[in-house]
Amino acid sequence: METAKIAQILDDMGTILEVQGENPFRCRAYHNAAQVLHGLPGDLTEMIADGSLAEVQGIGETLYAKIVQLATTGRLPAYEKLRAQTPPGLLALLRVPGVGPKKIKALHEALDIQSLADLRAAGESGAIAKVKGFGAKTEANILEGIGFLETTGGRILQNEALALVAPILDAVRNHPGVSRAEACGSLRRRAETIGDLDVLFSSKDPRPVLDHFAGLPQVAKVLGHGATKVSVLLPGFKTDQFVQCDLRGVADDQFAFALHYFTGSKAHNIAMRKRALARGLSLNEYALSGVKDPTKTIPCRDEADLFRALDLEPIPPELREDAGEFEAAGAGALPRLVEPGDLTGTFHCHSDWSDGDATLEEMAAGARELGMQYLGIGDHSRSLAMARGLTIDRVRDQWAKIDALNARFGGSFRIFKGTECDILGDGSLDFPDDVLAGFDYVVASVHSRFKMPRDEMTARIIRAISNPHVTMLGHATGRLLLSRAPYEVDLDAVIDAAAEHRTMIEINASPYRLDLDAVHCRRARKKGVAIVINPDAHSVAGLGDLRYGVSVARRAWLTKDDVFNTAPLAEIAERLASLRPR
DNA sequence: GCCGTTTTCGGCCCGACTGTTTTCAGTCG
Repeated sequence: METAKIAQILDDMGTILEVQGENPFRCRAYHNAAQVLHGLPGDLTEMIADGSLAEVQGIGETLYAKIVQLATTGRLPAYEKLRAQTPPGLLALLRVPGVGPKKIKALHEALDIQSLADLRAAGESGAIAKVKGFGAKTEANILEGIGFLETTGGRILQNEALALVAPILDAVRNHPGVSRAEACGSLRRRAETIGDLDVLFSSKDPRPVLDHFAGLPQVAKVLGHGATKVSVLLPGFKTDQFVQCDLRGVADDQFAFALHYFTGSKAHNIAMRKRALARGLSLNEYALSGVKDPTKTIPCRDEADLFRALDLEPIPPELREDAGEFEAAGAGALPRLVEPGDLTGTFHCHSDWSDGDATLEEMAAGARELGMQYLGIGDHSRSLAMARGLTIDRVRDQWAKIDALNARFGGSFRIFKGTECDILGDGSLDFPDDVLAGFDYVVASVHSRFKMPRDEMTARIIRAISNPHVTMLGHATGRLLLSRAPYEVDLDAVIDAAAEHRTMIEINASPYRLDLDAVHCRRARKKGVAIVINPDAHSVAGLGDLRYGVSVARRAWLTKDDVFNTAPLAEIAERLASLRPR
């Protein structure tokens, strides 16, 4: 069984135990173990085999046995027993804002609530307000929470979150009472999708800033308004969708602590606090102070000061998952993560020769504008008629056009001749080898038959990337974040094959894809696979999506040297040529 | 259920906000 699936099961077990009223620390142990599995440095099966799993912090004897049982047999009687004791719809209730395990337990016992539908019906009939410990307000909030869940679907994409938060941040920073302000939370960590927006500011007097924020024209509803925090709903990008935005104010000498705290992740924060405690210090969102003598405080102007106070190198937000960053930062061994400015060019861009909006000239000009030294054009191949895939004749016409443009650039910039070549159903490619040989590079991607069984899809992709003409694999899982699930594929087998055949794997930087994800990207690097960051741009503006791909790379601990398209033009040309079959 | 440089028992991250209470429990991050 896959690691992520096992983690999910442990997480569910922790939740069911909570609903059953178990010892909260026992519940937490399950949740914690799930978190630990997500951040595991290596392959679970290998770690069981070589015994290193038993050494992992947070996995004791009991949970170790359960994990091994799940990994080897795919089943766990203890889990099945818990599931049998719990109505299947009950866990879904947790996703309702304001409803947690205790309320679920109380409602289940008092009203036999078993599902979201039950909960809604009970709320609409007024039954919830009559339960001890509940009231009219709670009932209304629960009904509203159910509505929220249905309209938001929970999360938004990174580009949407950035667009929503930018004007808020401007408004807060422009307020005369504000010293510093930052967006934090999962957005600052550059998570794949964002649940809500967190904005932090420092001020001598937060009140007027909070009031100003609550009164901004885009605010659809004020959810809560305290002395240091205001929560509001902002209209999202989809019809009837709303996104929660929290604004918090602190004193300026608290800013570094609050910024770190509200950036998270939760697991990282817990580890950070434990680290502080181990040094006789107590860390919260306002200060770092002595446990025995709370009046003894260690001032920190910024996050770097705070990390140094705990004997750590400053940890970039993208690494804050308690997945090895403390060990590395404590040893002074954090990698220098790749940065947007390291990229020298990119591949997998479309032009109006297939389904792009811009001409070759416009795309090249856009790339030069961004400081790039080269641009790879990889229009679609002939099978993808829907996207005006190029026939072999049109490919040759495009090559001639690119040659002419390159002659005009006179060596100061270069367009590489590429293709995003379809991987056909049987794993063969959409162009014959003699045509593929004429390209500077080939991106191979799946665009059809997404519903294939897992082993067939895996074999299909492996066959494609084993073709010596293929330079890199495009969007490895085909997923569209929040809208289309990835196709079933054994990514570890694909990564192994890529390593064997020296095929690169792209990080598709489109905020709708982010495919390969950071977890597998980190694994691919460990296997020696070169990573290339591609925007899958269909317009000049689409080139800007590279920033999202860089974030994925950073979350995967990649340095400049791990990313192919950070080398200067001459070296890129040389390396691409060396990868072509002789 | 996990864990140990005062511990193999007795702790386990912690503060803000809300709603229900009349001093606190639940939820959230």
